[in-house]
Amino acid sequence: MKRITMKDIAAELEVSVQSVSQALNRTGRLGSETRRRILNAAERLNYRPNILARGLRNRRSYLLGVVFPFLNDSFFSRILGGIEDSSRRFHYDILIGNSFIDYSRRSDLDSLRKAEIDVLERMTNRGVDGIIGTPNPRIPGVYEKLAADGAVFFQLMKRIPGLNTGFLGVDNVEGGRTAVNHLISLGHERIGFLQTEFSDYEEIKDRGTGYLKALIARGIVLDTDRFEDPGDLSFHGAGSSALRLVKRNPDMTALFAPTDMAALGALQALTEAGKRIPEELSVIGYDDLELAAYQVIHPLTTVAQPKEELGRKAFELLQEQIETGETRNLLMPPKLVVRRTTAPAG
Amino acid sequence: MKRITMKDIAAELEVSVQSVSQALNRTGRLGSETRRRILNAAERLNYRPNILARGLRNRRSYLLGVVFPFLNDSFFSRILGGIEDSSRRFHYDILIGNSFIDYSRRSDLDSLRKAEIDVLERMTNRGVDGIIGTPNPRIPGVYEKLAADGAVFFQLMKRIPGLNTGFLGVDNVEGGRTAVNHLISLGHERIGFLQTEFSDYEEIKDRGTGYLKALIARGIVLDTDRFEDPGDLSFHGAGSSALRLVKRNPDMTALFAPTDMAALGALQALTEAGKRIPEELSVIGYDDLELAAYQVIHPLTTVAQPKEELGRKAFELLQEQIETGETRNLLMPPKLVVRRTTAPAG
DNA sequence: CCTCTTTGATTTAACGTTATATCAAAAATA
DNA sequence: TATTTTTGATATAACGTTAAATCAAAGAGG
Repeated sequence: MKRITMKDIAAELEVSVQSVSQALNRTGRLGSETRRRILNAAERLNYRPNILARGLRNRRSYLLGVVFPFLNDSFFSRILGGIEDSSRRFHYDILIGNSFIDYSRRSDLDSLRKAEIDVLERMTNRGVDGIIGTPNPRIPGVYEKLAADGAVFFQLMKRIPGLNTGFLGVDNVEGGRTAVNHLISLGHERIGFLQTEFSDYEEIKDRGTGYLKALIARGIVLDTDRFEDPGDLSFHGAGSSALRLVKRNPDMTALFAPTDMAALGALQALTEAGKRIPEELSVIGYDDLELAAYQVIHPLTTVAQPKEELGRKAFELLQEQIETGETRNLLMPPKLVVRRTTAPAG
Repeated sequence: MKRITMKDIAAELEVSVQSVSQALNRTGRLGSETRRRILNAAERLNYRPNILARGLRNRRSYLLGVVFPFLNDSFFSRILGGIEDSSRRFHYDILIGNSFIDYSRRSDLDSLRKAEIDVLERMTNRGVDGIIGTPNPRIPGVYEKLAADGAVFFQLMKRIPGLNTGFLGVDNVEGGRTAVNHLISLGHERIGFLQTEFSDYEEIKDRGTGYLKALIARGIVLDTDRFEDPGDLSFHGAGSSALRLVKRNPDMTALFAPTDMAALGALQALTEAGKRIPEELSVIGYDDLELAAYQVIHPLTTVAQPKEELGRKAFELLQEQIETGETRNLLMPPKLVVRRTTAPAG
């Protein structure tokens, strides 16, 4: 049950621990015969290196921290998948963390700040070599001290103004331009835009800039103030915004919604109001969520599995198992969610 | 830049390292004045414990491994969110890993096995206290040796027959029954079921069992062979299956699709074929994917952000930063995805 | 045959922590 | 006052690994 260490191999073969290390890492000079014997024994005894010890000694952990606002979001989880894909090849492992940033709501900044600092500290305490994170621009002073804790930081998607670390994002101005150019190339000129009401939602602002630039570049004259509607961009909020916009601009032939969720909300509200899409009004979104790809005629009646709850419970059971050695088997009940694809038999 | 250790604090105050440890952990006996001074100095010097070292010494890492088939799937990422939620409270950190199990396809078992063993080994090598995983029943012998590597294993959602560790799942028989009972309570009797063609897709089989049990319990006589269609349950596969099913059973009034993706595919194909949902045919799914909740009139034209690519690139840039200290800022171009919500201006 | 180099292996020390044992001084007891 | 107990603090060792220094023996060169 006890894990085999280099010491065990050394004892077994009556060589020094250092020789074992050298054989396993092909460093130093070691006779090929000795090396062979050690490698054999390691295999036979099922030796596994202790990366904690190695990291302690080498001051290099091959551990990466990844901090995202949400862990239960398919957008970030796909990015995470990409990170994992690359990092595995270089033998890095990934520590994940959740910073709970809710961009859309004005939540309690101070507790968010605490949570964010907490995640980062836990990671640096584990000696991560670096951290990839999507920081919250509303909470300053969190990442500045990271370097002092000895970790390299990298900003993904969002950046804190003036924070001089690496950064990777998507060109939102270009994205806005791309969307609107597509509409223009289809012959549209009176194009609406769903603006955000939150002042620090940089991405959306940028997409709006792209919208304006595309119009200007094609020489389209438009009272853009009239064709923009600042709303909250949630599914329902965007629906209301879209409705207001068509009412104010009966001549509008296309709409740019700067997120897919907003586009979907608009689509739904508009259709309900009798607009034929895309014949009467073209709509373009942004993000390419999984949602966007499918045609979902109606909200689906379905049986729900309690996903977050499953995660929480699994942790509890595992912890119990670690502490007491007791194993338990449990089944959770699924739950019916009635929406709009089921009706009484006719 | 260098991290402060207990040694530094000890030197600063001219006390022993052990005293520092005792003060910080409130173990042993230490004068309250000395303790106070140490705590102060720790605060002032921004001391952070090295969890690697602590883990090495204590043989307890407070690290958890989580291994899922996919990392880019919103289903598992929500479970992950739940695990994180609980584990944070108990000061556990989470190491994530991807086992790349593709249930629907007959992929190369041997390389899958290698990948799966690799993830698990990397985790045990890091000294995780336990691992939560969704194992692949098609690949035996992977988890059996885990205990030998010194880790506690816990099975989530899927279980390997005969592997005696803890397990948490959802009751799929009950779920199938719930779905079908809902249909029956709406007055439906001739209910179809989209069966899987893969023999080891246990969940689906169980949901099918629930379907049968619900029928029997209500005394409904049905030629279930005629009302089942074994297909691949992908969006398109399910569409074809559903079509075959209605053709074979013109009197069918309801359909149970054992996954939401299948339900959506069926919905789309059925609507396209002129069926009115839910008036002529009720459809119920399973999973409650985010997709299921919204009404998406048409596949949405949108601007895509290259999510996986962003993750991969972010890793590369961070790695470069770790190795060379060079920071780079990069913007990736978004990409237009034309689907069905945009049309030429009329 | 005596240095000089090369080869193969070992010893030492360190990474940062903490449990255990130890020790000196102070306080309590006889 | 002599002895025991308590208190406060330190020294030692260990967790598993590896870089650097060391050492002995074998080969090479004169």
